[in-house]
Order: sequence, then structure tokens, then C-alpha cells
Amino acid sequence: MTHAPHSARLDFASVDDVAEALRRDGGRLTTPRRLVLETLFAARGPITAEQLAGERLELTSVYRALECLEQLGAVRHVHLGHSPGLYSLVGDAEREHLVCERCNRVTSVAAERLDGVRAEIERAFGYRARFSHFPIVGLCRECAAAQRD
Amino acid sequence: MTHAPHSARLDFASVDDVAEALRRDGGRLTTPRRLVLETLFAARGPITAEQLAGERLELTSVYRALECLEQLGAVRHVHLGHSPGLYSLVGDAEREHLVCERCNRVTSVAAERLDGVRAEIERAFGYRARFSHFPIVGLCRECAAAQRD
DNA sequence: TTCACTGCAAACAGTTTGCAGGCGC
DNA sequence: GCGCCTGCAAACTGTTTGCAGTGAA
Repeated sequence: MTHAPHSARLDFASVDDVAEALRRDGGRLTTPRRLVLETLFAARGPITAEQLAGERLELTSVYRALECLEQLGAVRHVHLGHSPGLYSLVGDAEREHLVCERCNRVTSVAAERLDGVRAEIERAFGYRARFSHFPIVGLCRECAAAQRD
Repeated sequence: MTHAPHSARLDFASVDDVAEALRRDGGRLTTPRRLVLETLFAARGPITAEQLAGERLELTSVYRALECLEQLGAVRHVHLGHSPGLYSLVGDAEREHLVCERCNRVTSVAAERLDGVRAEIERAFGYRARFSHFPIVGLCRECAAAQRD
């Protein structure tokens, strides 16, 4: 239930890089894991387990592959609202998210752009906030204006 | 799926206040609604639907009562992590939350204490963040230190 | 007396788990 | 060939929905 250690986060530039790390850990590059990785490398944004499964894999296997890859530090996921988790490769340009709870708009921004906010939170509460796994939720500019009537 | 209007948020100081608003809306103060409200008025913090149900109510009815009360603006709920939603009365000292994703610690702070953070977010992204429904997630000071090894 | 509500059961979505067999190393 | 890992089925959690019947106004 706890999250990836992020300790020795290697650069995973290809499926083979991940495979090597996998084997170093006593693991194996199996068909589901390879397919999941290939799909993630080809994806242009975070995608669901269901999308990763397609018609060729059991959802179960996808979840197990993702769990293992997340442990390795090669994959991470984000929860936007109540919808299914969205998975992506670590090291893809790291992005963090704001979600409007009224219109469900998702604003994805480069992680650095939230460093000011993060600093303010750390100063005030000691927390190092990470908006890549759970987003900032609130009202976007338009919905906030609409709400004011 | 959208949230309460918050438009004419009355002060609900007692079950009777809510009952009145309920009737004004063409609704009724039924047994499940009364029990839910009494429990919420007696509670000293946000609680789950299951706790609200106890042994005397169907969970279904609790969820339906909560939905209606949330519509009225008398109740709200927060999601901390993947656990069940936690419900409380609106107008109880408004609190917002930070959650550590490693040790699951929950830090509850008066909403005003996050106004600085909120201002920074609004300035940078136009979003009016609301951490009462979804918290700020990250590492608490101790876990952040531990992570650094 | 009416119809907004309830209880009960069943569905739901996303995810996890148990187990017998299969394949990467 | 060993045993990590898969497919399949079934469980699980939190929540929602359908429906016949009940009780608040």
C-alpha cells in the first residue's frame, strides 16, 4: 500500500533498460510486462490499465505488471477524480495536475511550475507535496467566476 | 457528479434548522435523515457512511440521506487516500487536510491556514483550490527526511 | 391521501487475491 | 527444471440503482 522507494531510480530509456533492472532484481521480462512497457513507451500521455490491456492481456496481469514496474521505479500513476488510475513512465517529462471539480477540466503542468506552491506548503506545514499522484482539486478560473454568479 | 451549489448556504445550527430547509425544498425529515443528522451533530470529526449507519440503518439509506443533505449544503465530505469518504456538517470549523502518502498521517488544519497556498495557486494557474474535499498529498516532514536516507 | 422516501437485493467499477498451470531464465 | 509469473474466476470495497412498499406532511 506504500509507494515506490525511488531510491536507485535509474534512467529507463527503453524496454531493455527496464528488462535489465527487472532481471537484476531476480525478476523476468514476461510477455505482459513487455507489452505494457511497449505500450507505455509508445503512449503520448498517462493511460488506464484497461487501455494497456487492450484485447490481448488480462486486466489482472496488467495490474500485476504495473505493480512490479512501479516498485522498480519505472512506472507511476495518478488519480484524477474518481476515475481509474492513469499510468505512465517515470522520467517522461514529469507533470503534475490541477483538476476542476465542477467541469472536470484537467490542467497538466510541468512539475517545476508547482515548486512555488510546494515551497509555500513545505514552509508552512513541513509537507513535501507531490501533485503527480493526487492532483490539486478546486475550481478553474471560469467555474470559480460562474460560481460567484 | 457535480457538487453542492453553496448558493444560499444557511446556518444549520441544529437538526431542526436542517429539517426546515428540507421541507422548504419539498423534502421530508425521515428517520434515516434525522439519525444521520443527529450523529453528525454529535460527532467530533468527519465520519464514514458506515459509522453513520451503525446497526440501525441501511448503508444505502445513509448514502441517499447524505446525498440529499449535501445538496442542501448542510453536509460535505472529504476523501483521504483510497479509503471511504468522511462526512461532516458544513459550518463546523472548516478544516482542510494534508495526507502523508508514506505513513498515512493526516494533518487537519483550519482552512485559513492554507490561504497563502491557495493564493499562490490562484495567481499561477487561476484555480481556486479546495483542500476540504481532496487533500494535499505528499510526504510529511519525517517521511521526507527518511526518504532522503 | 399522496408521493418523497425507505429497505432490500442486486449491479456497479476498479482493483485484488487464490490457485493451478506455464514459460523465462 | 526451478519457481516466478500468468490466466481465469472469484472476492472485495465503496457506492449506486431498481423496485415494491411505507410513512411524513
